[in-house]
Amino acid sequence: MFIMTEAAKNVKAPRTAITPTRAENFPEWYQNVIKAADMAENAPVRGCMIIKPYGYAVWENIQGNLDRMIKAEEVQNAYFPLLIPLSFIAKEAEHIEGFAKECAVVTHHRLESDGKGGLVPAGPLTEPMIIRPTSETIIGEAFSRWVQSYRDLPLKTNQWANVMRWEMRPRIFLRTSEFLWQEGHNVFETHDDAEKDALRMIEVYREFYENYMAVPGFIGAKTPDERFPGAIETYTIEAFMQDGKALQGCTSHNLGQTFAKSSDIKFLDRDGVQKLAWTTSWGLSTRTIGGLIMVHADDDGMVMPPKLAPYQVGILPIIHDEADKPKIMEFCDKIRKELLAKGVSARIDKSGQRTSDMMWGAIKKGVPVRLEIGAREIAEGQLTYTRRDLGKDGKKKVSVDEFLGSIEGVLAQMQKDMLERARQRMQGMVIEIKTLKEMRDFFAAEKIGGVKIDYKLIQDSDEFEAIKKEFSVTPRCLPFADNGQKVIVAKAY
RNA sequence: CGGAGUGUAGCUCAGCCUGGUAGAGUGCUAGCUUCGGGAGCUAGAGGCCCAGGGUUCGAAUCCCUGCACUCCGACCA
Repeated sequence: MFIMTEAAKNVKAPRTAITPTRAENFPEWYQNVIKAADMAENAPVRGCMIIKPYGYAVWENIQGNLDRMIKAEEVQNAYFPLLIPLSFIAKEAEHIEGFAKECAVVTHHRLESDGKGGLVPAGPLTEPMIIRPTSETIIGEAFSRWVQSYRDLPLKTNQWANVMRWEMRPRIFLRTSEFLWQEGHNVFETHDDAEKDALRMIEVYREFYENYMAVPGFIGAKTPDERFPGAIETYTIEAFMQDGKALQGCTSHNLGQTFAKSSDIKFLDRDGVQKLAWTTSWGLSTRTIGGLIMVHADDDGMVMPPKLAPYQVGILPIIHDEADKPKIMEFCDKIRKELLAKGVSARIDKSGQRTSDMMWGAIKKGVPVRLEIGAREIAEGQLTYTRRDLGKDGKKKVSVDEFLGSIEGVLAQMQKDMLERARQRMQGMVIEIKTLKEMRDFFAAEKIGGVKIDYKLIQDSDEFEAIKKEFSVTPRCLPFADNGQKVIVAKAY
Protein backbone atom coordinates (compact mmCIF):
# COMPACT_ATOMS: atom_id res chain seq x y z
CA MET A 1 0.00 0.00 0.00
CA PHE A 2 1.04 3.57 -0.51
CA ILE A 3 -0.40 6.85 0.56
CA MET A 4 -2.13 8.64 -2.23
CA THR A 5 -1.41 12.29 -2.84
CA GLU A 6 -4.33 14.66 -3.07
CA ALA A 7 -3.87 14.87 -6.82
CA ALA A 8 -3.93 11.11 -7.20
CA LYS A 9 -7.09 10.95 -5.12
CA ASN A 10 -8.79 13.37 -7.44
CA VAL A 11 -7.86 11.39 -10.49
CA LYS A 12 -9.07 8.20 -8.84
CA ALA A 13 -12.00 9.87 -7.15
CA PRO A 14 -14.45 7.16 -6.09
CA ARG A 15 -17.15 7.21 -8.67
CA THR A 16 -20.41 5.41 -8.27
CA ALA A 17 -22.15 3.86 -11.24
CA ILE A 18 -25.45 5.34 -10.11
CA THR A 19 -25.96 9.03 -9.53
CA PRO A 20 -27.35 10.36 -7.34
CA THR A 21 -26.35 7.95 -4.57
CA ARG A 22 -28.83 6.49 -2.09
CA ALA A 23 -27.85 9.07 0.48
CA GLU A 24 -28.19 11.97 -1.93
CA ASN A 25 -31.63 11.23 -3.35
CA PHE A 26 -33.20 7.86 -2.74
CA PRO A 27 -36.21 8.05 -5.11
CA GLU A 28 -34.06 9.20 -7.99
CA TRP A 29 -31.39 6.62 -7.20
CA TYR A 30 -34.12 3.96 -7.32
CA GLN A 31 -35.27 4.98 -10.78
CA ASN A 32 -31.71 5.14 -12.07
CA VAL A 33 -30.89 1.67 -10.77
CA ILE A 34 -33.81 0.33 -12.81
CA LYS A 35 -32.70 2.24 -15.87
CA ALA A 36 -29.05 1.20 -15.52
CA ALA A 37 -29.97 -2.46 -15.03
CA ASP A 38 -32.30 -2.23 -18.03
CA MET A 39 -35.16 -3.78 -16.07
CA ALA A 40 -38.12 -1.58 -16.95
CA GLU A 41 -39.20 1.79 -18.28
CA ASN A 42 -42.26 3.98 -18.06
CA ALA A 43 -44.83 3.32 -20.76
CA PRO A 44 -46.56 5.97 -22.87
CA VAL A 45 -49.61 5.47 -20.64
CA ARG A 46 -49.16 7.17 -17.28
CA GLY A 47 -48.78 4.70 -14.47
CA CYS A 48 -48.01 1.79 -16.75
CA MET A 49 -44.61 0.23 -17.25
CA ILE A 50 -42.81 -1.78 -19.85
CA ILE A 51 -40.99 -4.60 -18.11
CA LYS A 52 -37.91 -5.21 -20.20
CA PRO A 53 -36.39 -8.67 -20.70
CA TYR A 54 -33.90 -8.39 -17.84
CA GLY A 55 -36.59 -7.27 -15.41
CA TYR A 56 -39.13 -9.75 -16.70
CA ALA A 57 -36.64 -12.59 -16.20
CA VAL A 58 -36.66 -11.72 -12.50
CA TRP A 59 -40.45 -11.89 -12.51
CA GLU A 60 -40.30 -15.25 -14.28
CA ASN A 61 -37.99 -16.55 -11.58
CA ILE A 62 -40.34 -15.25 -8.90
CA GLN A 63 -43.24 -16.92 -10.69
CA GLY A 64 -41.48 -20.21 -11.22
CA ASN A 65 -40.38 -20.63 -7.62
CA LEU A 66 -43.47 -19.26 -5.93
CA ASP A 67 -45.74 -21.25 -8.25
CA ARG A 68 -44.01 -24.45 -7.21
CA MET A 69 -44.46 -23.53 -3.54
CA ILE A 70 -48.12 -22.67 -4.08
CA LYS A 71 -48.79 -25.95 -5.85
CA ALA A 72 -47.16 -27.77 -2.95
CA GLU A 73 -50.07 -26.38 -0.90
CA GLU A 74 -52.46 -28.30 -3.17
CA VAL A 75 -53.57 -25.19 -4.99
CA GLN A 76 -54.52 -25.35 -8.67
CA ASN A 77 -54.02 -22.62 -11.23
CA ALA A 78 -56.87 -21.23 -13.31
CA TYR A 79 -57.67 -18.07 -15.21
CA PHE A 80 -60.59 -15.68 -14.77
CA PRO A 81 -61.60 -12.75 -16.99
CA LEU A 82 -60.09 -9.29 -17.02
CA LEU A 83 -63.48 -7.58 -17.25
CA ILE A 84 -65.93 -7.66 -14.39
CA PRO A 85 -69.58 -6.61 -14.72
CA LEU A 86 -70.19 -3.51 -12.64
CA SER A 87 -73.00 -5.24 -10.79
CA PHE A 88 -70.57 -7.85 -9.41
CA ILE A 89 -68.39 -5.45 -7.53
CA ALA A 90 -71.38 -3.49 -6.31
CA LYS A 91 -72.48 -6.54 -4.34
CA GLU A 92 -70.20 -5.99 -1.40
CA ALA A 93 -70.47 -2.57 0.20
CA GLU A 94 -67.20 -2.43 2.09
CA HIS A 95 -65.26 -3.94 -0.79
CA ILE A 96 -66.57 -1.48 -3.34
CA GLU A 97 -65.86 1.44 -1.06
CA GLY A 98 -62.26 0.33 -0.90
CA PHE A 99 -61.79 0.04 -4.64
CA ALA A 100 -64.32 2.28 -6.38
CA LYS A 101 -61.99 5.28 -6.64
CA GLU A 102 -59.30 3.20 -8.33
CA CYS A 103 -61.43 1.37 -10.87
CA ALA A 104 -60.96 1.79 -14.60
CA VAL A 105 -64.33 1.47 -16.32
CA VAL A 106 -65.04 0.15 -19.80
CA THR A 107 -68.14 1.81 -21.19
CA HIS A 108 -67.95 1.28 -24.97
CA HIS A 109 -67.13 -1.53 -27.35
CA ARG A 110 -66.63 0.14 -30.70
CA LEU A 111 -64.64 2.95 -32.29
CA GLU A 112 -65.91 5.03 -35.18
CA SER A 113 -64.37 7.74 -37.30
CA ASP A 114 -65.27 11.22 -36.08
CA GLY A 115 -64.94 12.50 -39.66
CA LYS A 116 -61.89 14.59 -38.66
CA GLY A 117 -59.30 11.86 -38.85
CA GLY A 118 -59.86 10.75 -35.27
CA LEU A 119 -61.75 7.94 -33.64
CA VAL A 120 -64.53 8.19 -31.10
CA PRO A 121 -66.06 5.50 -28.94
CA ALA A 122 -69.46 4.44 -30.23
CA GLY A 123 -71.61 1.57 -29.07
CA PRO A 124 -72.13 2.17 -25.33
CA LEU A 125 -72.41 -1.01 -23.27
CA THR A 126 -75.71 -1.71 -21.57
CA GLU A 127 -73.78 -2.57 -18.46
CA PRO A 128 -70.34 -0.99 -18.00
CA MET A 129 -67.49 -3.31 -17.06
CA ILE A 130 -64.66 -2.61 -14.69
CA ILE A 131 -61.13 -3.82 -15.32
CA ARG A 132 -60.34 -6.09 -12.38
CA PRO A 133 -58.60 -4.35 -9.48
CA THR A 134 -58.66 -7.83 -7.86
CA SER A 135 -60.87 -10.80 -8.62
CA GLU A 136 -62.77 -11.67 -5.44
CA THR A 137 -66.14 -10.88 -6.97
CA ILE A 138 -65.81 -12.61 -10.32
CA ILE A 139 -64.15 -15.66 -8.79
CA GLY A 140 -66.87 -15.66 -6.12
CA GLU A 141 -69.50 -15.94 -8.82
CA ALA A 142 -67.77 -19.01 -10.26
CA PHE A 143 -67.22 -20.54 -6.84
CA SER A 144 -70.91 -20.20 -6.01
CA ARG A 145 -71.57 -22.62 -8.87
CA TRP A 146 -68.55 -24.86 -8.26
CA VAL A 147 -69.19 -25.33 -4.57
CA GLN A 148 -72.24 -27.47 -3.83
CA SER A 149 -71.16 -29.99 -1.21
CA TYR A 150 -68.71 -30.24 1.68
CA ARG A 151 -67.03 -32.75 -0.64
CA ASP A 152 -66.05 -29.84 -2.92
CA LEU A 153 -64.08 -28.25 -0.09
CA PRO A 154 -61.48 -27.11 0.44
CA LEU A 155 -61.32 -25.47 -2.99
CA LYS A 156 -57.95 -23.88 -3.62
CA THR A 157 -57.40 -21.82 -6.75
CA ASN A 158 -54.71 -19.41 -7.87
CA GLN A 159 -54.35 -17.21 -10.89
CA TRP A 160 -51.40 -15.38 -12.39
CA ALA A 161 -52.79 -12.23 -13.94
CA ASN A 162 -52.59 -8.52 -14.47
CA VAL A 163 -54.83 -6.15 -12.54
CA MET A 164 -55.49 -2.43 -12.76
CA ARG A 165 -55.86 0.19 -10.07
CA TRP A 166 -55.90 3.76 -11.27
CA GLU A 167 -53.09 5.30 -9.25
CA MET A 168 -52.76 8.95 -8.39
CA ARG A 169 -49.05 8.71 -7.88
CA PRO A 170 -47.38 5.87 -9.73
CA ARG A 171 -43.83 4.70 -9.13
CA ILE A 172 -42.28 2.09 -11.32
CA PHE A 173 -42.72 -1.44 -9.88
CA LEU A 174 -43.85 -0.08 -6.50
CA ARG A 175 -47.14 1.43 -7.47
CA THR A 176 -48.23 1.11 -11.07
CA SER A 177 -51.73 1.31 -12.48
CA GLU A 178 -51.36 -2.04 -14.15
CA PHE A 179 -49.34 -4.68 -12.39
CA LEU A 180 -48.77 -8.42 -12.52
CA TRP A 181 -49.45 -10.69 -9.59
CA GLN A 182 -50.78 -13.99 -8.42
CA GLU A 183 -54.00 -14.01 -6.47
CA GLY A 184 -55.00 -17.13 -4.60
CA HIS A 185 -58.61 -17.74 -3.63
CA ASN A 186 -59.46 -20.57 -1.27
CA VAL A 187 -62.78 -21.77 0.13
CA PHE A 188 -63.29 -23.70 3.39
CA GLU A 189 -65.98 -25.24 5.56
CA THR A 190 -65.13 -23.44 8.76
CA HIS A 191 -63.70 -20.24 10.14
CA ASP A 192 -60.81 -22.16 11.64
CA ASP A 193 -59.87 -23.75 8.33
CA ALA A 194 -59.86 -20.34 6.68
CA GLU A 195 -57.84 -18.78 9.48
CA LYS A 196 -55.28 -21.59 9.33
CA ASP A 197 -55.03 -21.17 5.58
CA ALA A 198 -54.47 -17.41 5.76
CA LEU A 199 -51.70 -18.02 8.30
CA ARG A 200 -50.25 -20.87 6.25
CA MET A 201 -50.05 -18.74 3.10
CA ILE A 202 -48.29 -15.87 4.87
CA GLU A 203 -45.81 -18.48 6.07
CA VAL A 204 -45.30 -19.63 2.46
CA TYR A 205 -44.60 -16.02 1.52
CA ARG A 206 -42.19 -15.65 4.42
CA GLU A 207 -40.23 -18.66 3.17
CA PHE A 208 -40.24 -17.24 -0.32
CA TYR A 209 -39.12 -13.81 0.86
CA GLU A 210 -36.29 -15.15 2.95
CA ASN A 211 -35.10 -18.04 0.81
CA TYR A 212 -35.46 -16.56 -2.65
CA MET A 213 -35.61 -12.77 -2.31
CA ALA A 214 -33.15 -12.71 0.61
CA VAL A 215 -35.49 -10.12 2.13
CA PRO A 216 -36.50 -10.42 5.77
CA GLY A 217 -39.54 -8.69 7.16
CA PHE A 218 -41.87 -8.28 10.09
CA ILE A 219 -44.59 -10.88 9.73
CA GLY A 220 -47.86 -10.11 11.40
CA ALA A 221 -51.43 -8.89 11.31
CA LYS A 222 -52.66 -5.57 10.00
CA THR A 223 -54.46 -3.27 12.39
CA PRO A 224 -58.22 -3.08 11.64
CA ASP A 225 -58.02 0.22 9.74
CA GLU A 226 -55.25 -1.12 7.48
CA ARG A 227 -57.08 -4.31 6.53
CA PHE A 228 -58.23 -5.28 3.06
CA PRO A 229 -61.79 -4.07 2.47
CA GLY A 230 -64.09 -6.88 3.50
CA ALA A 231 -61.47 -8.96 5.35
CA ILE A 232 -61.71 -9.98 8.99
CA GLU A 233 -57.94 -10.43 9.20
CA THR A 234 -55.12 -9.32 6.92
CA TYR A 235 -51.63 -10.72 7.36
CA THR A 236 -48.59 -9.10 5.84
CA ILE A 237 -44.85 -9.06 5.49
CA GLU A 238 -43.49 -5.60 6.16
CA ALA A 239 -40.00 -5.30 4.77
CA PHE A 240 -37.78 -2.30 5.46
CA MET A 241 -36.09 -0.51 2.59
CA GLN A 242 -32.66 1.12 2.82
CA ASP A 243 -34.23 4.54 3.29
CA GLY A 244 -36.08 3.30 6.35
CA LYS A 245 -39.55 3.13 4.81
CA ALA A 246 -41.62 -0.01 5.11
CA LEU A 247 -43.00 -1.90 2.13
CA GLN A 248 -45.92 -4.28 2.38
CA GLY A 249 -44.48 -7.23 0.53
CA CYS A 250 -47.57 -9.35 0.10
CA THR A 251 -50.86 -10.03 1.85
CA SER A 252 -52.95 -12.95 3.00
CA HIS A 253 -56.54 -12.32 4.02
CA ASN A 254 -59.04 -14.24 6.03
CA LEU A 255 -62.18 -12.94 4.35
CA GLY A 256 -64.53 -14.63 6.79
CA GLN A 257 -67.93 -15.05 5.18
CA THR A 258 -67.98 -11.58 3.63
CA PHE A 259 -67.55 -12.75 0.06
CA ALA A 260 -69.34 -16.06 0.55
CA LYS A 261 -72.33 -13.97 1.56
CA SER A 262 -72.19 -11.51 -1.31
CA SER A 263 -71.40 -14.20 -3.91
CA ASP A 264 -73.62 -16.83 -2.35
CA ILE A 265 -70.98 -19.53 -1.88
CA LYS A 266 -72.86 -22.24 0.04
CA PHE A 267 -72.37 -25.94 0.58
CA LEU A 268 -74.58 -28.76 1.85
CA ASP A 269 -72.87 -30.13 4.95
CA ARG A 270 -72.78 -33.66 6.31
CA ASP A 271 -75.74 -32.86 8.53
CA GLY A 272 -77.91 -31.96 5.57
CA VAL A 273 -77.82 -28.25 6.33
CA GLN A 274 -76.87 -25.53 3.80
CA LYS A 275 -73.96 -23.51 5.18
CA LEU A 276 -72.11 -20.40 4.08
CA ALA A 277 -68.49 -21.05 3.20
CA TRP A 278 -65.39 -19.25 4.51
CA THR A 279 -62.85 -17.82 2.09
CA THR A 280 -59.30 -16.51 1.97
CA SER A 281 -57.31 -14.62 -0.62
CA TRP A 282 -53.58 -13.98 -0.85
CA GLY A 283 -51.38 -12.18 -3.31
CA LEU A 284 -47.89 -11.13 -4.28
CA SER A 285 -47.19 -8.69 -7.11
CA THR A 286 -44.49 -7.14 -9.30
CA ARG A 287 -44.22 -4.56 -6.52
CA THR A 288 -42.02 -7.11 -4.84
CA ILE A 289 -39.34 -6.39 -7.46
CA GLY A 290 -39.29 -2.78 -6.26
CA GLY A 291 -38.63 -4.11 -2.77
CA LEU A 292 -35.88 -6.36 -4.06
CA ILE A 293 -34.15 -3.33 -5.53
CA MET A 294 -34.59 -1.06 -2.53
CA VAL A 295 -33.31 -3.70 -0.13
CA HIS A 296 -30.29 -5.00 -2.05
CA ALA A 297 -29.08 -2.50 -4.63
CA ASP A 298 -26.15 -0.21 -3.86
CA ASP A 299 -24.59 2.93 -5.33
CA ASP A 300 -23.19 0.88 -8.21
CA GLY A 301 -26.60 -0.51 -9.14
CA MET A 302 -28.57 -3.68 -8.76
CA VAL A 303 -27.47 -6.66 -6.70
CA MET A 304 -29.41 -9.79 -7.62
CA PRO A 305 -29.92 -12.55 -5.11
CA PRO A 306 -28.54 -15.63 -6.94
CA LYS A 307 -31.81 -17.54 -6.75
CA LEU A 308 -33.75 -14.87 -8.65
CA ALA A 309 -30.97 -13.59 -10.92
CA PRO A 310 -31.76 -13.80 -14.67
CA TYR A 311 -28.34 -15.43 -14.89
CA GLN A 312 -26.07 -16.22 -12.02
CA VAL A 313 -22.70 -16.11 -13.70
CA GLY A 314 -21.75 -13.44 -16.22
CA ILE A 315 -18.88 -14.68 -18.32
CA LEU A 316 -16.74 -11.83 -19.61
CA PRO A 317 -14.33 -12.77 -22.40
CA ILE A 318 -11.22 -10.60 -22.08
CA ILE A 319 -9.80 -10.26 -25.55
CA HIS A 320 -6.58 -8.34 -26.15
CA ASP A 321 -5.59 -9.97 -29.37
CA GLU A 322 -8.14 -10.86 -32.04
CA ALA A 323 -6.15 -14.01 -32.79
CA ASP A 324 -6.99 -15.35 -29.31
CA LYS A 325 -10.70 -14.72 -29.72
CA PRO A 326 -11.82 -18.09 -31.11
CA LYS A 327 -9.86 -19.94 -28.43
CA ILE A 328 -11.21 -17.74 -25.63
CA MET A 329 -14.81 -17.88 -26.84
CA GLU A 330 -14.60 -21.62 -27.17
CA PHE A 331 -13.27 -21.89 -23.64
CA CYS A 332 -16.02 -19.58 -22.33
CA ASP A 333 -18.62 -21.74 -23.98
CA LYS A 334 -17.13 -24.87 -22.46
CA ILE A 335 -17.31 -23.32 -18.98
CA ARG A 336 -20.85 -22.12 -19.65
CA LYS A 337 -21.96 -25.63 -20.58
CA GLU A 338 -20.33 -27.11 -17.49
CA LEU A 339 -22.16 -24.53 -15.36
CA LEU A 340 -25.48 -25.28 -17.05
CA ALA A 341 -24.94 -28.99 -16.38
CA LYS A 342 -24.73 -28.10 -12.69
CA GLY A 343 -27.92 -26.07 -12.87
CA VAL A 344 -26.06 -22.77 -12.68
CA SER A 345 -27.30 -20.25 -15.23
CA ALA A 346 -24.62 -18.38 -17.11
CA ARG A 347 -24.38 -15.95 -19.97
CA ILE A 348 -21.40 -15.01 -22.10
CA ASP A 349 -21.09 -11.32 -22.87
CA LYS A 350 -20.74 -11.31 -26.64
CA SER A 351 -21.24 -7.58 -27.02
CA GLY A 352 -17.61 -7.04 -27.95
CA GLN A 353 -17.43 -4.04 -25.65
CA ARG A 354 -14.22 -3.05 -23.93
CA THR A 355 -13.46 -4.97 -20.78
CA SER A 356 -14.37 -2.15 -18.43
CA ASP A 357 -17.71 -1.58 -20.13
CA MET A 358 -18.64 -5.26 -19.89
CA MET A 359 -17.56 -5.20 -16.28
CA TRP A 360 -19.66 -2.18 -15.35
CA GLY A 361 -22.57 -3.47 -17.35
CA ALA A 362 -22.56 -6.64 -15.25
CA ILE A 363 -22.15 -4.63 -12.04
CA LYS A 364 -25.13 -2.39 -12.81
CA LYS A 365 -27.25 -5.41 -13.66
CA GLY A 366 -26.25 -7.00 -10.37
CA VAL A 367 -25.05 -10.26 -11.92
CA PRO A 368 -24.13 -12.33 -8.84
CA VAL A 369 -20.79 -13.64 -10.09
CA ARG A 370 -18.60 -12.15 -12.79
CA LEU A 371 -16.19 -14.55 -14.39
CA GLU A 372 -13.28 -13.08 -16.32
CA ILE A 373 -11.78 -15.33 -18.95
CA GLY A 374 -8.82 -14.21 -21.02
CA ALA A 375 -5.65 -15.61 -22.49
CA ARG A 376 -4.09 -15.52 -19.03
CA GLU A 377 -6.73 -17.79 -17.50
CA ILE A 378 -6.49 -20.28 -20.31
CA ALA A 379 -2.71 -20.40 -20.10
CA GLU A 380 -2.71 -20.84 -16.34
CA GLY A 381 -5.79 -23.04 -16.11
CA GLN A 382 -7.11 -20.55 -13.56
CA LEU A 383 -10.35 -18.59 -13.45
CA THR A 384 -10.90 -15.14 -12.01
CA TYR A 385 -14.27 -14.41 -10.46
CA THR A 386 -15.88 -11.70 -8.34
CA ARG A 387 -19.00 -11.76 -6.22
CA ARG A 388 -21.16 -8.71 -6.92
CA ASP A 389 -21.99 -8.09 -3.27
CA LEU A 390 -18.34 -8.08 -2.15
CA GLY A 391 -16.97 -5.62 -4.69
CA LYS A 392 -13.60 -5.76 -6.41
CA ASP A 393 -11.76 -6.70 -3.25
CA GLY A 394 -13.61 -10.00 -3.30
CA LYS A 395 -11.93 -11.00 -6.54
CA LYS A 396 -10.65 -14.58 -6.45
CA LYS A 397 -8.45 -16.71 -8.65
CA VAL A 398 -8.91 -20.47 -8.57
CA SER A 399 -8.36 -23.48 -10.77
CA VAL A 400 -11.06 -24.46 -13.23
CA ASP A 401 -11.93 -27.58 -11.25
CA GLU A 402 -12.07 -25.68 -8.01
CA PHE A 403 -14.32 -23.07 -9.55
CA LEU A 404 -16.74 -25.60 -10.98
CA GLY A 405 -16.70 -27.55 -7.76
CA SER A 406 -17.39 -24.55 -5.58
CA ILE A 407 -19.66 -22.27 -7.63
CA GLU A 408 -22.88 -23.64 -6.19
CA GLY A 409 -21.52 -23.05 -2.71
CA VAL A 410 -20.37 -19.54 -3.63
CA LEU A 411 -23.85 -18.65 -4.89
CA ALA A 412 -25.50 -20.21 -1.85
CA GLN A 413 -23.18 -18.28 0.44
CA MET A 414 -23.92 -15.03 -1.38
CA GLN A 415 -27.66 -15.67 -1.07
CA LYS A 416 -27.20 -16.28 2.65
CA ASP A 417 -24.98 -13.25 3.18
CA MET A 418 -27.49 -10.99 1.40
CA LEU A 419 -30.28 -12.13 3.69
CA GLU A 420 -28.11 -11.72 6.75
CA ARG A 421 -26.98 -8.25 5.73
CA ALA A 422 -30.58 -7.21 5.09
CA ARG A 423 -31.63 -8.66 8.42
CA GLN A 424 -28.96 -6.74 10.30
CA ARG A 425 -30.01 -3.55 8.60
CA MET A 426 -33.68 -4.14 9.31
CA GLN A 427 -33.07 -4.84 12.95
CA GLY A 428 -31.07 -1.66 13.29
CA MET A 429 -33.89 0.32 11.73
CA VAL A 430 -36.71 -0.54 14.06
CA ILE A 431 -36.21 0.48 17.66
CA GLU A 432 -38.40 -0.44 20.55
CA ILE A 433 -39.87 2.44 22.53
CA LYS A 434 -42.10 2.83 25.54
CA THR A 435 -44.08 6.04 25.08
CA LEU A 436 -45.82 8.12 22.43
CA LYS A 437 -43.52 10.96 23.41
CA GLU A 438 -40.56 8.85 22.29
CA MET A 439 -42.40 8.09 19.07
CA ARG A 440 -42.95 11.77 18.37
CA ASP A 441 -39.30 12.52 19.08
CA PHE A 442 -38.16 9.67 16.85
CA PHE A 443 -40.09 10.86 13.81
CA ALA A 444 -39.50 14.54 14.54
CA ALA A 445 -35.75 13.82 14.46
CA GLU A 446 -36.26 12.34 10.96
CA LYS A 447 -34.54 9.15 11.98
CA ILE A 448 -34.28 6.37 9.43
CA GLY A 449 -36.70 3.55 10.13
CA GLY A 450 -39.59 2.86 12.43
CA VAL A 451 -40.55 2.12 16.00
CA LYS A 452 -42.10 -0.73 17.90
CA ILE A 453 -44.45 0.11 20.74
CA ASP A 454 -47.08 -1.46 22.99
CA TYR A 455 -50.18 -1.80 20.79
CA LYS A 456 -52.49 -0.61 23.57
CA LEU A 457 -50.77 2.79 23.57
CA ILE A 458 -51.88 3.67 20.04
CA GLN A 459 -55.45 2.41 20.29
CA ASP A 460 -57.97 5.25 20.61
CA SER A 461 -55.11 7.68 21.11
CA ASP A 462 -55.56 11.25 19.89
CA GLU A 463 -51.83 11.80 20.20
CA PHE A 464 -51.14 8.83 17.91
CA GLU A 465 -53.64 10.18 15.36
CA ALA A 466 -51.77 13.48 15.50
CA ILE A 467 -48.40 11.79 15.00
CA LYS A 468 -49.79 9.78 12.09
CA LYS A 469 -50.95 12.91 10.40
CA GLU A 470 -47.96 15.07 11.17
CA PHE A 471 -45.27 12.62 10.07
CA SER A 472 -47.33 10.55 7.61
CA VAL A 473 -46.60 7.31 9.41
CA THR A 474 -48.95 4.35 9.80
CA PRO A 475 -49.19 1.20 11.86
CA ARG A 476 -47.53 -1.41 9.64
CA CYS A 477 -48.29 -4.61 11.51
CA LEU A 478 -48.65 -6.43 14.80
CA PRO A 479 -45.77 -8.92 14.58
CA PHE A 480 -46.51 -12.56 15.40
CA ALA A 481 -43.19 -12.57 17.26
CA ASP A 482 -44.76 -10.27 19.87
CA ASN A 483 -48.07 -12.14 19.99
CA GLY A 484 -49.90 -9.13 18.64
CA GLN A 485 -49.07 -7.10 21.75
CA LYS A 486 -46.82 -4.68 19.89
CA VAL A 487 -47.16 -2.64 16.76
CA ILE A 488 -44.59 -1.43 14.23
CA VAL A 489 -45.09 2.17 13.13
CA ALA A 490 -43.26 3.64 10.15
CA LYS A 491 -43.50 5.54 6.91
CA ALA A 492 -44.48 3.27 4.07
CA TYR A 493 -44.46 2.95 0.31
C1' C B 1 -56.83 16.41 -6.12
C1' G B 2 -53.32 20.55 -3.93
C1' G B 3 -47.94 22.70 -4.04
C1' A B 4 -43.39 23.05 -6.84
C1' G B 5 -40.58 21.99 -11.10
C1' U B 6 -39.55 20.28 -16.08
C1' G B 7 -40.77 19.45 -21.53
C1' U B 8 -34.72 21.21 -26.93
C1' A B 9 -30.41 14.91 -30.36
C1' G B 10 -31.29 7.83 -27.90
C1' C B 11 -29.96 9.86 -22.65
C1' U B 12 -28.53 14.20 -19.30
C1' C B 13 -28.95 19.12 -20.17
C1' A B 14 -27.27 24.45 -22.00
C1' G B 15 -29.54 28.31 -24.96
C1' C B 16 -34.88 31.62 -23.27
C1' C B 17 -34.06 37.04 -19.09
C1' U B 18 -32.14 40.85 -23.68
C1' G B 19 -36.46 37.32 -30.48
C1' G B 20 -32.43 36.81 -36.04
C1' U B 21 -33.66 30.10 -37.85
C1' A B 22 -29.73 24.59 -33.18
C1' G B 23 -25.48 23.66 -29.11
C1' A B 24 -22.52 20.64 -25.31
C1' G B 25 -21.50 16.14 -22.74
C1' U B 26 -22.63 11.23 -23.08
C1' G B 27 -24.45 7.34 -26.12
C1' C B 28 -24.57 5.48 -31.29
C1' U B 29 -21.69 4.13 -36.29
C1' A B 30 -16.73 3.49 -38.68
C1' G B 31 -11.31 3.44 -38.32
C1' C B 32 -6.70 3.31 -35.53
C1' U B 33 -4.14 2.84 -30.86
C1' U B 34 -6.15 0.57 -26.40
C1' C B 35 -8.36 -3.10 -22.93
C1' G B 36 -7.93 -7.43 -16.19
C1' G B 37 -12.70 -1.72 -11.78
C1' G B 38 -15.12 3.61 -16.11
C1' A B 39 -9.05 4.85 -22.27
C1' G B 40 -7.75 8.31 -26.33
C1' C B 41 -7.72 10.48 -31.21
C1' U B 42 -10.22 11.15 -35.94
C1' A B 43 -14.48 11.11 -38.98
C1' G B 44 -19.83 10.53 -39.21
C1' A B 45 -25.20 9.83 -38.41
C1' G B 46 -28.85 11.95 -35.41
C1' G B 47 -33.71 17.57 -33.74
C1' C B 48 -41.88 19.56 -36.36
C1' C B 49 -36.97 22.98 -29.83
C1' C B 50 -44.42 19.03 -26.15
C1' A B 51 -49.14 20.79 -28.80
C1' G B 52 -52.45 24.71 -30.41
C1' G B 53 -53.33 29.83 -30.75
C1' G B 54 -51.44 34.99 -30.39
C1' U B 55 -47.68 39.24 -30.74
C1' U B 56 -43.82 40.23 -34.55
C1' C B 57 -40.84 41.42 -40.82
C1' G B 58 -39.04 37.20 -37.95
C1' A B 59 -40.49 32.90 -32.05
C1' A B 60 -36.96 27.29 -28.98
C1' U B 61 -36.91 32.35 -26.87
C1' C B 62 -42.31 36.96 -25.39
C1' C B 63 -48.00 36.25 -24.20
C1' C B 64 -52.34 32.99 -23.67
C1' U B 65 -54.55 27.90 -23.57
C1' G B 66 -53.95 22.95 -23.29
C1' C B 67 -51.24 18.25 -22.63
C1' A B 68 -47.48 15.20 -20.56
C1' C B 69 -43.86 13.84 -17.08
C1' U B 70 -41.02 14.28 -12.29
C1' C B 71 -40.70 15.49 -7.11
C1' C B 72 -43.36 16.76 -2.40
C1' G B 73 -48.19 16.28 -0.02
C1' A B 74 -53.33 14.14 0.24
C1' C B 75 -55.38 9.32 -1.04
C1' C B 76 -54.15 4.11 -1.18
C1' A B 77 -55.82 -3.15 0.40
